[in-house]
Amino acid sequence: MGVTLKDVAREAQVSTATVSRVINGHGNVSEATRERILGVAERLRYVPDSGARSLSTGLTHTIGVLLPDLYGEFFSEIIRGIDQAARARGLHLLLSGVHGSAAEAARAIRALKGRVDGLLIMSPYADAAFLEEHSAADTPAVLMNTPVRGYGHSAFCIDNRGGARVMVSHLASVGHRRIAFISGPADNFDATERLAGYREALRELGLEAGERVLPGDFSEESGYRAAQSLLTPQGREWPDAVFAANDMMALGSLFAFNEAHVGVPADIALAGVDDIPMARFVSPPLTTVRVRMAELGARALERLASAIEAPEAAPTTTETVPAELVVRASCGARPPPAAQRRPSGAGGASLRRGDRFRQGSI
Amino acid sequence: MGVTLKDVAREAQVSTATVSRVINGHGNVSEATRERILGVAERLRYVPDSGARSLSTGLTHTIGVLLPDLYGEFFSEIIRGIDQAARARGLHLLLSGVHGSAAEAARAIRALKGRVDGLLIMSPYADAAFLEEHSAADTPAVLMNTPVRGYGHSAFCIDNRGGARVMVSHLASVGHRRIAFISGPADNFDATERLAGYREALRELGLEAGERVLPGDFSEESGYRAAQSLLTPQGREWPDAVFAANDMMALGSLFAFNEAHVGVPADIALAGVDDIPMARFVSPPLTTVRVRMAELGARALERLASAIEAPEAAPTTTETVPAELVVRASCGARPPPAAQRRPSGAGGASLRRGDRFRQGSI
DNA sequence: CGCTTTCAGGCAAGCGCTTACATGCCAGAT
DNA sequence: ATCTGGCATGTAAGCGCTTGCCTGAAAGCG
Repeated sequence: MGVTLKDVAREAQVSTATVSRVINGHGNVSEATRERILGVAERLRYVPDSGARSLSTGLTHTIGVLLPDLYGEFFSEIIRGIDQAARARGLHLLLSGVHGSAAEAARAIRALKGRVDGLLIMSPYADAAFLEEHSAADTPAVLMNTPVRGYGHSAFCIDNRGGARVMVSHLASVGHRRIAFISGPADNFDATERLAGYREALRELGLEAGERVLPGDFSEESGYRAAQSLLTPQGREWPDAVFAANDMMALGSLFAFNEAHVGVPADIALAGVDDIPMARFVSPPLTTVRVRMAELGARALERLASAIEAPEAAPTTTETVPAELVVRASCGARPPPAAQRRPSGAGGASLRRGDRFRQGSI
Repeated sequence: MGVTLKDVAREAQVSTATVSRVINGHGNVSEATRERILGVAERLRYVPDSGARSLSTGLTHTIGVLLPDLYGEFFSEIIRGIDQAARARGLHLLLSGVHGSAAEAARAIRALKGRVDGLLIMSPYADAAFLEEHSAADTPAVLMNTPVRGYGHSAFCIDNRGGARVMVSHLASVGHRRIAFISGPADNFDATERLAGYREALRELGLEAGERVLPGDFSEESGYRAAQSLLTPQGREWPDAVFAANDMMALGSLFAFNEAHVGVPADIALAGVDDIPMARFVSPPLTTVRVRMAELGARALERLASAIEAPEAAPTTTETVPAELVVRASCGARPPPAAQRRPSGAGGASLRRGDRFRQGSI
């Protein structure tokens, strides 16, 4: 294990305690010995073993992050937000993708014992009982986007319901009455919340008559099929607008409409949720709901950090990260001044000033 | 720190050694005591402290991953590949985004001492001297996409040069003679390699006459400007094709061309590098070069894992992850049968069977 | 000039776990 | 009956670091 504290101590003719004090900047060491020790440490290329340090201090300065998947913009944004906040606080991140069963999640949590000061969990399996069971009581944890409320843990959720409601209101405000919805997987929390928001909004606006829910599973293909099913009207009329539970399905629908030469938004309006990068690039650009995932990650990390610092003082609330309506051309609203459609087919997006530029990542 | 080995030992009336043996499945324990201990451990909800275990075994089963950034598809793919391979081997990932200076990178590496069994490094600062200096000699490391060769460390690189050459050859084979290039940042390794590949290919094909390099910085905006600069011909003619060092710039160019009513590929062909998800969705779909970043991450992890298991036996080579040409419509090649352009403007992409469906991530 | 402070620094007890070695016991061999 | 293994356990020494407590000496004080 390379050079240890003891080596430095021997070489500098002092006790390990003194070296430790110097390394950690504790007082009570004369300037002379301090410099001698620093000199020796440098010469020997001493690097403290943080593992050992953790054992004796009980602090790892590391946060365990459990995510259900590591794929795509969604998670990469969360991780980015978490990393940013962690870096600001000098914390490390122990990343764990938990794809499988609850058992795998449990194993992952156990494996983290003694390695992390706290847990950031986003997992379909992380319900209250699960946490109670597997997360050591003394390990603070913050949940992200979970159906669970409270139970001694803070949670941060996307405002799926609110986002869906805002979108429905917007569509209605533009004059659409019959608004169909393409739903996500029934067992997905985000999906069901969005559906609930859609229904609530219809109710409030008195548009229940136009309610129509098409099955989907968040995939582009399911959106494509849903749109196709709309267009084969078996005695039913087209809705005025289609609101997909995510952008990928909205894109699928868009292609189906295009294939069928159904004009968007002229013949039918379209909207999605997520504001994936592509939403700006298709034609017409997709009206959608944006959620700042990075912010969610960052806020969750912040909260966890304070829970670690002051276990009792930290609130254990469930907070919601707001969703913002992003109006583009697909919904048929008078396009905001800076975002007209482009003449050509490549997508009306291009260099609108309103949208931040995206950097190429490589 | 919750329940410890000692607690279990006391409760089960045995020594800690015996408990340890049972927990780790070592032999030499009678069935009776084994079950008694397991029972007690369960009842007490004992979870071993992996930190402590690491101290005494010298093994952390954790890999430190240093990335220059955590933003976007590029890194998320690498992380996904690494995670997948790590999971298969039961390894954990300690993630560290190193944005800043070499000093920050050095600090990150030191902070990982005693927490990781090996390092996966992707950093502009990771040259040989740097590693020599900061990475403990006894910590295996594998480099990703770095200019450094050898020096006792394995490295995995994207075949940027080869990818660029293949693209240029392809463009030439379709009949384009004057092929312009939009370059990336001059201090970026990927960018300079791609530029080099472009030049090499021109040379080999005897097309040096058409060489033309426009400045870019990987951003969409810079691609847009580069294309504009082409279209204001100050005595110069348009090239037959524009090859951008990444897809984002190619998209920027595409928008510029569209705005100027310059047909792609009719008036000018276009190609990029990266195969970002959007490349399939624009119109015309973008011909590009695909690099399997996840594969790069996975292979790097694999290599590191074997270097950890058998420090001496593992080879320390520099390998290259191949880049594949992805021909779509923007380059003017006869579109492959399954990928015709769609009639409408939403993008010829939609549901081509050749391209895998992308899942909505949320 | 004794006595209390103050301060640099050492001692040693952990942190929770692993493991080489020692121990004691019993079965089977002689 | 004695010896020899083999087996189930225990003992204790770490792993590398931190830290409460103690010591000795120098400094301050009346």
